[in-house]
Amino acid sequence: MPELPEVENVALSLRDALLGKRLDGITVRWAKTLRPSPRKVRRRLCGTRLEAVDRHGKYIFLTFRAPSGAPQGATASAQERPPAQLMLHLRMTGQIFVNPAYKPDKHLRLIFDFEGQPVYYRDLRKFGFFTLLEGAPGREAIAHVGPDMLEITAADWLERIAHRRAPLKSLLLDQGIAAGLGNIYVDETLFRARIHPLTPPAMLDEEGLRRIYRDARHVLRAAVKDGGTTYQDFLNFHGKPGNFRTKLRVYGRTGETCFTCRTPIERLKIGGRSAHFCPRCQVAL
DNA sequence: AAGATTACCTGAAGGC
DNA sequence: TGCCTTCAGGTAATCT
Repeated sequence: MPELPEVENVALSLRDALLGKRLDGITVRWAKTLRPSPRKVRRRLCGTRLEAVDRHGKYIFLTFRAPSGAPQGATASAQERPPAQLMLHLRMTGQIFVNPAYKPDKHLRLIFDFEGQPVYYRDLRKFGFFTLLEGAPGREAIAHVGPDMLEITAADWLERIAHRRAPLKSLLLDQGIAAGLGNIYVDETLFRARIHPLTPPAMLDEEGLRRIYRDARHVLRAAVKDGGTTYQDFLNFHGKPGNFRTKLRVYGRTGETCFTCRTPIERLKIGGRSAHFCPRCQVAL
């Protein structure tokens, strides 16, 4: 499940490999992957160049612009043409990569052609998608999504979360408060902060909340450095898994012993999501 | 108004 | 070549 660290690694690779390249074509195997429609996306973007790659939370924005200075007999209007963006969300099982060894299989949804370089989009469960945006709105296109968890200040984050009453497990997953954490890193954050996932913010003093803020950012940065977590599906841009899985302390370890105190890790359903935690280290308040 | 539930998907895992 | 149910999870839409 791609969360902030996995998406950040994908964004870095896209920037590295494709910036400045021209998009020549898109082969579509599952039409719903391109919104509003493959035809509109193709018409707007083919022939333009990738000008920028940005990430916000779990979203990636690819900015495309047509080469300027077309000799259309244009006089004073040698202006740059307006850009357009593709907004990508990988959801559960989306993968975008270049890999010469890849043999197209039944889960392949799109092939982008960047000046002869094929870039594959594969998505087993078909939840991921690309949305065409006119201009370069970036995060304005997702106004309901809060600030990125790695960019938000402690003060802003505290203001957004302190008054809420739901369990911290649910609030940390809420992208409207801050964007980037998903199920894996929420569980790892709460373990590090030694706080039970059912705890609501009101049960903590400001120092307790600040600890969660710090630990969330620590976990995210460490996972970015390690190339993200491959639990089931995630592969980076070059088709390789992430290395952070070996550092998970609670996620997916139900019944295994806590590395700190040897108590078996437990799992609880909170707000429809599985929460993994150590019942001894993470005290219920 | 915020919290809870469902739809979107497929494949793995478990029960019988 | 077993069939059926449940589960996994991010987000938008819908419901309470």
